[in-house]
Amino acid sequence: MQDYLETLNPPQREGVIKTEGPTLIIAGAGSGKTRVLTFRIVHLMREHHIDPYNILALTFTNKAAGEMRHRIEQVVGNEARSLWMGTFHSVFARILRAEADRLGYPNNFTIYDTDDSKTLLKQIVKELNLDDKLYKANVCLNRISAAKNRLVSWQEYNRNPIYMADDETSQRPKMGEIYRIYADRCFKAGAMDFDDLLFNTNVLFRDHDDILNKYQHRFKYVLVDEFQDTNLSQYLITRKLSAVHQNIAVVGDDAQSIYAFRGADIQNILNFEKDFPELNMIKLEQNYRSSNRIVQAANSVIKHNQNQLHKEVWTANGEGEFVELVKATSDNEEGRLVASTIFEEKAQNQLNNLDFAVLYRTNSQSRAIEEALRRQNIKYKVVGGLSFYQRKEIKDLLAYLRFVVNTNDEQALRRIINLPRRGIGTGTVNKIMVAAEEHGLSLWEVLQNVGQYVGGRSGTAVANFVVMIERFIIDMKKKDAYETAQEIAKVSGLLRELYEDKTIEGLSRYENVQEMLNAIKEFVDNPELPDRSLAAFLQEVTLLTSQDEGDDDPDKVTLMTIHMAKGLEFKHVFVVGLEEDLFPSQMMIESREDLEEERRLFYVAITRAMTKLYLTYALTRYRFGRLKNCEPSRFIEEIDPQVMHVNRSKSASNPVGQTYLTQNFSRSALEARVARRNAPSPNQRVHKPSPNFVASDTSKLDEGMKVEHPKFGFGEVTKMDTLGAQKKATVNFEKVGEKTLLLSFAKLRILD
DNA sequence: TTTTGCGGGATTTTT
DNA sequence: TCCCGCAAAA
Repeated sequence: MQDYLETLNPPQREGVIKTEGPTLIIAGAGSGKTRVLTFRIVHLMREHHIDPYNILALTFTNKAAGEMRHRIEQVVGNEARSLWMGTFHSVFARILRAEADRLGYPNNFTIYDTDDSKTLLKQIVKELNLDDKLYKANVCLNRISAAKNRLVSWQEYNRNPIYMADDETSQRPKMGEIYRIYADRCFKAGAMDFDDLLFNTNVLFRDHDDILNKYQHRFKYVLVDEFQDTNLSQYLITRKLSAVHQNIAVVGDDAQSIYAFRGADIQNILNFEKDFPELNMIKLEQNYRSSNRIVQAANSVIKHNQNQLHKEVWTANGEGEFVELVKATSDNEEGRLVASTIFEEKAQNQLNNLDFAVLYRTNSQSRAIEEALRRQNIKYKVVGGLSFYQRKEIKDLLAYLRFVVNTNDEQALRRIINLPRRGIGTGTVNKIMVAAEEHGLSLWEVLQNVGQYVGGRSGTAVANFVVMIERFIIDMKKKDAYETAQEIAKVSGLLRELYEDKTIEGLSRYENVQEMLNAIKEFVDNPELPDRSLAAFLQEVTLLTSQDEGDDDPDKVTLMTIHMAKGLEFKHVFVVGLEEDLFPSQMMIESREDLEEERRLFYVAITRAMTKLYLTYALTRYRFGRLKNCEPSRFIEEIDPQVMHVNRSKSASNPVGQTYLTQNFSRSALEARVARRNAPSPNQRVHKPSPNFVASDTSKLDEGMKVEHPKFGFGEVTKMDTLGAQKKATVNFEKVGEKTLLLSFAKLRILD
């Protein structure tokens, strides 16, 4: 493995061996930047005998970090384990945990994900009696997030007349107030959102010289991947950390910057040149991935952007096939053309499903493609969408675990306090919040003495809930994460509720929770782990997202958004939906900057392809339930016509052309239609009550009894349940099927 | 307190 | 079309 240097071209080699001083590597698509980064680390360890503990490598996804670590391990073995390698968020969350007390946070602080943040913002907007159409959670979060990413605290925000004026003109004068309350509530809950992890790291290093010093000396070498996607907050952290040793290497491609809408700033690359004038700049311009025609297509597109660093991406690969432009009459036909093309290509060129990817701008476009692939019996997987950790049942279980670890976690509490139903409504929860605010107490202090603040039935229910949580806290101290989590899932009633739901979705939810418990078991069973506690597990899991979901059958066509495709490659790539208002998105054509970001996105899409690229568009498309006429995307015209082959619609070659006409509705859609037609509207009177209808005393109601309801007619009681102190009955009515009725409300006449 | 039907809105999103 | 948040009924 000594000769890894010989497998590299000259600029790549330079990127590996020039390890000292600031380095900027501009890496075109498919130019082998990951190899350079990996070998650079290997080189540091092997040739310069740098302790991996002194190397910090930052990536943007856990997956990228995992892959890089794996590749390094293959060369240097176990030693790679002590490398500091991970996402910005996970590495600095770790550091923040160690130093939390300096910032006044508990070291078991919670990390709020985007959902938590939005929920909290919605609550604040509501509490301030503001118009939630003006102050949409998304808008508020973006504004706050943008501020934090520029290191603007809520105090500075409210002091700065520019922000104030901005909010005034956009009709949102209360934004500063919202930011203040949001920050306060997060702090009181012992919680940091994603942006706080970076913001607070900056604060930590700014205000505590000794800590900054410690890490500056520890990290002798700092490496940053996907540098074009860093925001200012991230950039400043890396700049500070490398200020002593000056050994900072950043790798990126300005042409692939597609996260500006989340605060990423290409400007960082330009700043970098200014901040480190001694900079060693390396350009990786040879593309090893794609055919020449694909590279030329990409080059001709990106040329239309003004904002870019000059670089000349070229390839020694052959000309290859023409880029195929395909016109379809509708979105459904587009799907069919994709499916039949895959079918034919597989047969003709000995390809597998995994050689194909279908890329689109928005997730909603996957449906038509999926249907067509299903009809052709082509296996596929949709990447993205809801990740495992975003599923409701998983978030519910995690919220329990979170709350047990940090009993001031407001968002977790709101999620679980009435789950499963235990008769604690939003009214009661708000009372608790208000009490905490008024008496200056923490959430947990109020909860432990809830009797003083909330009376009656709900008070008792909350008290019982608190007793249960206290029991979990004791468990947590004695047991490992797995045993505690299992106990929580069982005792809380979470598992039981899912178990009793016998629908297909219910079953899969139950299995998901079991799966989550298995994952915790796996975590605990890792022999190298120093800490098997629930808190330790949560630290790992909160920053984990979508990724892997180990697929049993890898041979599938990949469907995903272009954003998800960054960094990946496929032999054959379909970029679908190349229509005005869709790609470029209608919301991105206002300003040149936005349009250029869309164009970079298109550039990323094109450069995923190795041997064959198809671009497709449809003349009509269903959008928001309506059929709309579409025009071809302006991006199509930007491609050098010499490398493109214009293909007329070829629907005649569709081998299942006839069947689709008769199966125009998917099965589930059809079933839904039928069900809707048959189901009577509950508000519509389906039964005239008998003239002698008198509501009976229902206290002795029991299974098997026959009853009459003034609206629903006659039926038989199939099940009796209690809900807190209330009774509810499930009645199977002759005309309208099963209904669940609360006896305190429902008027029922018992028939003898 | 819980359930349900209606109207309004709807990108992308590695953390 | 599909999903979410509110009003109104149970």
